[in-house]
Amino acid sequence: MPWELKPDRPIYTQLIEQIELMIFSGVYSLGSKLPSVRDMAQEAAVNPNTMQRALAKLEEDGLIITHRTSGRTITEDANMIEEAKTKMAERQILDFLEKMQLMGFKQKEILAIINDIAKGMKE
Amino acid sequence: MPWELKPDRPIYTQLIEQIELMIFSGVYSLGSKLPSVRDMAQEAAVNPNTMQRALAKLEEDGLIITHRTSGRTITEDANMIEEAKTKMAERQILDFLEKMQLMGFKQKEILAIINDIAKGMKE
DNA sequence: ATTATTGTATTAAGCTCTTAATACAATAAT
DNA sequence: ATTATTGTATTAAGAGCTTAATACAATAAT
Repeated sequence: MPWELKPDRPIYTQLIEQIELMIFSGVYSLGSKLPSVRDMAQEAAVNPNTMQRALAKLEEDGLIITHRTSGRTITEDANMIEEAKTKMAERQILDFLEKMQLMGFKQKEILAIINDIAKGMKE
Repeated sequence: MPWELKPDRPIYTQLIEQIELMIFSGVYSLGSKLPSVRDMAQEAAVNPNTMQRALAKLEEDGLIITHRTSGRTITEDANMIEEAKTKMAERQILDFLEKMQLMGFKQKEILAIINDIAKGMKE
């Protein structure tokens, strides 16, 4: 799963989201060191300024700690990560249900679709 | 459910999406007449050019028919609408599952979460 | 016939995002 | 000590989105 950047919304927000995903999934583990801004920018094929912007936001949120001259590390606060992960999952679920409802699916229909998904996943 | 426009991605794409939702849910029904571009723009608190851009895309996709001087109507092709609706639903489901997976949830965990959702909806 | 309404097109301005090209200070590495 | 690497800041340019202000032709409404 390399960096996947679409042109339909700001790149820096996509970077924030994808880095968060990598933190939640453990690609970047608790307390581990991140590559330098420049390296991460190059990997993502993005300008260093843009990557910097994303990282600054993540630091503001506390998921990342910046060490002025020795790079950045992921927070060691496991609870914070777990909370953020749960929050994102809840948001995903709510957004999905809301959109299905706005599309006109009735409660029962949504339920049936969910059951179909679960059925399909057991195989 | 009035127009809900966030600043985190282009307005015209959000307009497209929300008009599609209204078509799928029947707020704008089969063959019915749409308000004029200017009226819709005003309702959405958006520039007429921006609304025009969204409507042009919907026409390109076939969901809307334009009558040069008497406004626009929703297509009468029920199948087309149904297909587009199904396609959007599938996209929502796939995006949800993919993101949950990228967040690090295992197949079993996702399944458990889905069951929780279903459980919560039966009440 | 006249007027109003329709979609459409154009031009200019302002805004955000992104890139590129630098530069700096602090400190890690040598 | 010297060099390399770190995050950070700045400036300029270009691209896309949005708004505002018009204008036009076709036709519906009066």
